[in-house]
Amino acid sequence: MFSNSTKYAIKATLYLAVNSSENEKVVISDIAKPINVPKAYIAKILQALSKKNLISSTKGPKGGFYISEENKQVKIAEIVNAIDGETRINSCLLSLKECDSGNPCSLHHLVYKEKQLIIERLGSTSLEELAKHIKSGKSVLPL
Amino acid sequence: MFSNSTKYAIKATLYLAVNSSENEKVVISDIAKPINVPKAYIAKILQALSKKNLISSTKGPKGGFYISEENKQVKIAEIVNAIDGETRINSCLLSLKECDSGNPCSLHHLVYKEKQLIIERLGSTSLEELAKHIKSGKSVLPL
DNA sequence: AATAAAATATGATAAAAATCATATTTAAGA
DNA sequence: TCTTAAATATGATTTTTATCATATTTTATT
Repeated sequence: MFSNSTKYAIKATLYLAVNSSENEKVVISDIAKPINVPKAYIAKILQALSKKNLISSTKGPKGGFYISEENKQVKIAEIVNAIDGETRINSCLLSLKECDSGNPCSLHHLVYKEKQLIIERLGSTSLEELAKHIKSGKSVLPL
Repeated sequence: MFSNSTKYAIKATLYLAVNSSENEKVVISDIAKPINVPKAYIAKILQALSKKNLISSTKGPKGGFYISEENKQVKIAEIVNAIDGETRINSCLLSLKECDSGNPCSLHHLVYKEKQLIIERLGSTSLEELAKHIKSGKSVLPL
């Protein structure tokens, strides 16, 4: 469903949502270790997210990555789309160019409702919500 | 969700479910063309499926691939597992080793019910059912 | 028996994704 | 202003997945 890179992006972003703020920036090495992703790799991903203003960063000493007040409203789907693009998650199970109720692939009726629901949820769930969820112990920050 | 190979496997198998039988065998070239997959590639996939008795084949002149009476009861999940293995589809969105209600990843609550439902359906839907669905015009054989 | 038409087995190549490495830029602090 | 700690930009390498090619085996037909 997601590429590896997107999984890492979500992990890192959630880590920041829980552990950073404008005056508690986090350095790459300190993100890479707890989420168990190679430093150079996660660096590249975070840079891409930062460029798209989904997360924030400042250079130089005392710099690092963080989730700003604005970033808190970023939705999981935005992270996904920033890394994987929009087609991957929306493409049909069998990769028909056009698969919809008018021209459904043979698996369409088995999955489309549920899949649509999942996509909508990813589109409406913010980093802030998930951070609260994690902080309250209802789910765990993933390794 | 599925690898390319698995998508092709499903397409080819459904093609056979609709267009073959013990005495209407289909040759590789005649499968590759309509489902739009390179001949040598689909050959390899069909051979793997045949080895696991999910589809049937005979060598030599008048030979080819086909869906036997037994094969009609094969479930989509069996095709998927034969090519992708079982872990891919069952692994959690963020690839935690253990992600369940006791130790849920941060996205677990957003997807697990629907995902489980989809997996169950893939496990209970047979080639025969889908072939009927296609023949009755309710869905299309995918390109 | 010989021929030819098919799958099968095996491995080679190409493309994409994942991973790693490093030189450059920026900004804080001495 | 110099040094240093950080992100940024760029590109190289490795691994995985997808794709292609071909020699071998089997079996129906002549």
